Amino acid sequence: MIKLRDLQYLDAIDRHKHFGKAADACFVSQPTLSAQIMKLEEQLGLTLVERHRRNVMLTPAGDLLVKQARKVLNAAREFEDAAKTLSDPLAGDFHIGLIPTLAPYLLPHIMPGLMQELPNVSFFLYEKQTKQLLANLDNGDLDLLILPWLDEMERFERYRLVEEPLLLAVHPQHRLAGHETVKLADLRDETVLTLEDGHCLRDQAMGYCFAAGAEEDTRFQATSLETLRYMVASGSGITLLPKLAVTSQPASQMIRYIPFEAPQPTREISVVIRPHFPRMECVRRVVASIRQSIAGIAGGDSKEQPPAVAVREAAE
Amino acid sequence: MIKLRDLQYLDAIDRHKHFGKAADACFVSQPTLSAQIMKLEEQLGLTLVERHRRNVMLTPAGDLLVKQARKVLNAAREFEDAAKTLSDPLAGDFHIGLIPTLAPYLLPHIMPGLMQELPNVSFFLYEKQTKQLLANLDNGDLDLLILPWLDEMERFERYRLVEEPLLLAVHPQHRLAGHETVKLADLRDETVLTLEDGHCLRDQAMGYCFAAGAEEDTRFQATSLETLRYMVASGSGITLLPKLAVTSQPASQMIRYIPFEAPQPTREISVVIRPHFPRMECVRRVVASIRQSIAGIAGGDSKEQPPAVAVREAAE
DNA sequence: TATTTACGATTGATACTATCTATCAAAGAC
DNA sequence: GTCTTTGATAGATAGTATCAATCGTAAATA
Repeated sequence: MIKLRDLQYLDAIDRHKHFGKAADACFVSQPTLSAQIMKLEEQLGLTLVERHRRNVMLTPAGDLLVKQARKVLNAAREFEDAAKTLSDPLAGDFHIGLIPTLAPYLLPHIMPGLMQELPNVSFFLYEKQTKQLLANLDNGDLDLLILPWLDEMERFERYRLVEEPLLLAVHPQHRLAGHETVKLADLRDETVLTLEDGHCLRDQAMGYCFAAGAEEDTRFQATSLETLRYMVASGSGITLLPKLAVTSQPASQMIRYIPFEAPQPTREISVVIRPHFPRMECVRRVVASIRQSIAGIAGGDSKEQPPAVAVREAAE
Repeated sequence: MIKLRDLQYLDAIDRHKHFGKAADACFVSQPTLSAQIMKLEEQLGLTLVERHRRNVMLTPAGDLLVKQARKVLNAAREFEDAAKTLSDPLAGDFHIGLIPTLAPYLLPHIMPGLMQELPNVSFFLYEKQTKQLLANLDNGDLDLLILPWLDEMERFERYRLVEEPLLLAVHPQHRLAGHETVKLADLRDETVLTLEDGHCLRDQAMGYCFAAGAEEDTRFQATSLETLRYMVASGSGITLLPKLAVTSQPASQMIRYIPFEAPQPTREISVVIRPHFPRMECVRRVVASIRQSIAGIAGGDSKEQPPAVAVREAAE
């Protein structure tokens, strides 16, 4: 029978394409890994690694087998997770993924509550774009995501957190700067600054703006929300910003943030997990804690949309 | 990191509910298995096994973990299978499942061809009912099934072999015994002998018979096709038998087998595998070999339905 | 061409541990 | 009581993963 250790070595080789680095990643010496890979190859009767002087690669066979190996390793990790959860349902590691346009503004609100509510859980936070987050959730590298819900996530399980409004950000000299509220129709013929490709906020904001007859500023795409904010402050254009990114900043002289009249453009921040995720007790506590932390912070005006309504229950 | 060997031990304990037998099944001594299970429990911080003097059982935690463990072991087995297939695509073990109403009549026709065509493959044959076969195909205990296709198998991949007609089996004194052919409508008000519950032939035959207005003999349910045949020979009733079970027998004075006029009652014998099964080259050869072996044997009358038509291609 | 660098393979010693045999202890069966 | 069954314990052993040190070779550099 094959050994899990060997599969880890194989996986590391593929990741690092380098015996020494792979060995470091596995916390063993290079000769150990070298010898074990050779034994594995002999045992399987296959050459798995192409050893060129400056370029270690997997053979086609190795490439196929490393995929299979990862399945085994994932299953083994799930076994260990399940065991840990059984021995203490409210302990262990918890890997949470968030999108970059949400993480820095949401985490300060929710992390203190989470760490207090679940003192025996170690939280690991990852900031990536939606597509990558979903891939990592799928393969088990992440346990839970916090991001705006999209229809393409239907195969996962969802817990709604809050419907976060998008606000219009304009320079004080802008023609709309004096308004208390704006309508989406007011965006007609405006030029909107956007984030670079891959950010879901870009897709959502552009969706609203195009529908309203606005245009994208194609000369420039920001790599982060903060850059975008500075661009607006410098008078380069207008944009839509999520409410959390606004309220978490001190009021600026250089930007006006204007709420939209109903129907507001929004993004629906949700917790997303794999179906049949075994650590549901943990998930429940995490969701409850987050909801408590953000109650009334990121939602719409409390008069129109009290948190009790905004925070609807999913399939619970 | 957990060891695969430990998971095998845990699995064996659950299967045998007995340390000694489990140890034998793992080809180790009982103290070895005993000690390793204890270490595993200590490592996980959980009690997995309830050790009563005369009754070893898994705890609820152990029960949950053994399921997880089997996933790991299955993934590991798939890894090894993949490796074996890569080192020689036409070698290795091949576990084939068939239903009891097909196996004894089909295997003599197809096994010689298979063993000649794939001399480096070891074939293991299993005779079980459809439900169990599908479960075993799912969990990897079986690689390939040969059985009549049912709609509920849609999630698997299918290769049609032959549309096997069902023949009417009657006692020579029966009112229909003299007919060259019969119609399904002729079965009206007849009492039909059937197999016991669980056989898919029972469900199929009964479906045709009920639709034609026949009734089931509820006093008796045969446990095998041969028993059923003897019941017909003894004049206890009539039944439907698949053509292969008829032609593989010497002609009997005590039974008349009568084909139906079109539309004949049939069952569609198919090869079924898991989607993305890695040993497709092997499967292709197996299917091709079987098709060649049974060409013209089990199909309908060659005038009406030549093999070239009966043996249609699936998603190939 | 000579020299250096990078990197995987080889070697030989060491420590760990899964395994074995032999034995024990407790609980039923009779 | 005596015997049988069955899981736990003890001590010895063999196999092997591991390490540190070294080697051999191909590519880069001069």
